[in-house]
Amino acid sequence: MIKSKSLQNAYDRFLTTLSNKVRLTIIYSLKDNPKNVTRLTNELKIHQTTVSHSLRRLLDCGFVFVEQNGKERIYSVNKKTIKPLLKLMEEHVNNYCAKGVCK
Amino acid sequence: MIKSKSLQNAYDRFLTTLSNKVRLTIIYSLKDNPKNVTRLTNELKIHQTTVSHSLRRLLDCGFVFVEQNGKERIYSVNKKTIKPLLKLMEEHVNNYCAKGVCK
DNA sequence: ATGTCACATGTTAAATATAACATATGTGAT
DNA sequence: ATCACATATGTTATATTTAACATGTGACAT
Repeated sequence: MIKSKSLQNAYDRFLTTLSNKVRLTIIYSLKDNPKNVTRLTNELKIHQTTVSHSLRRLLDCGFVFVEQNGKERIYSVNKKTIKPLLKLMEEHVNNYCAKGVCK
Repeated sequence: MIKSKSLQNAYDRFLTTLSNKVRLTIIYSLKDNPKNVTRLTNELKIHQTTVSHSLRRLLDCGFVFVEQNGKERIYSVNKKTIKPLLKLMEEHVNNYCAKGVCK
């Protein structure tokens, strides 16, 4: 059982934040290369405001970090969590979702 | 970058399936003890139909397994994925979501 | 001080997910 | 073959999430 209501909320937020294509795409894009918002926007062809909203949420949840550099803000992923998480997810999908989609 | 559209869909489904309080609660409940539907229903005070729908989805995604036992169906978690996933999530929340909730 | 580039925030219509209700199906006992 | 128990499925009103648009703010150069 989950211990407390607030922990349950935290877990739910953790997972809900990741369960979105835009946010997950951003995470993958930042996985190995920190980038600023404009570069993310251009590379992913996603509206800048959507990118910023997404980064805000990822930041709030501790999935990414940010560093100011002049006018730019360089975002990077929290590798400690993200790397093993993506690995685990990829392995699971490989093992249990044969054709890439589990119904 | 994520390689293909179908893989992206699989990852999204993986995460979306977990990002729900009812389904996560069921996973925690089954984590160490396989149970049938009625027991889950009684212990968690969740409607039987909701439990069944949730289990169906978890099953489709490979998060739980099922075994028939007379009239009952015993559900168990896929420990290979679930154990390390929960551990990772709990550690992250401990480290980055101080008060249990990340905004 | 003003312009411009980089980024953030407020708001909201539309899309999607949730979880309840109604109902159906399967399994074993009599 | 009928009954009761266990579980599954179809449907849908409601709640939540998404992602676009409009707009605001901060940093640096001139």
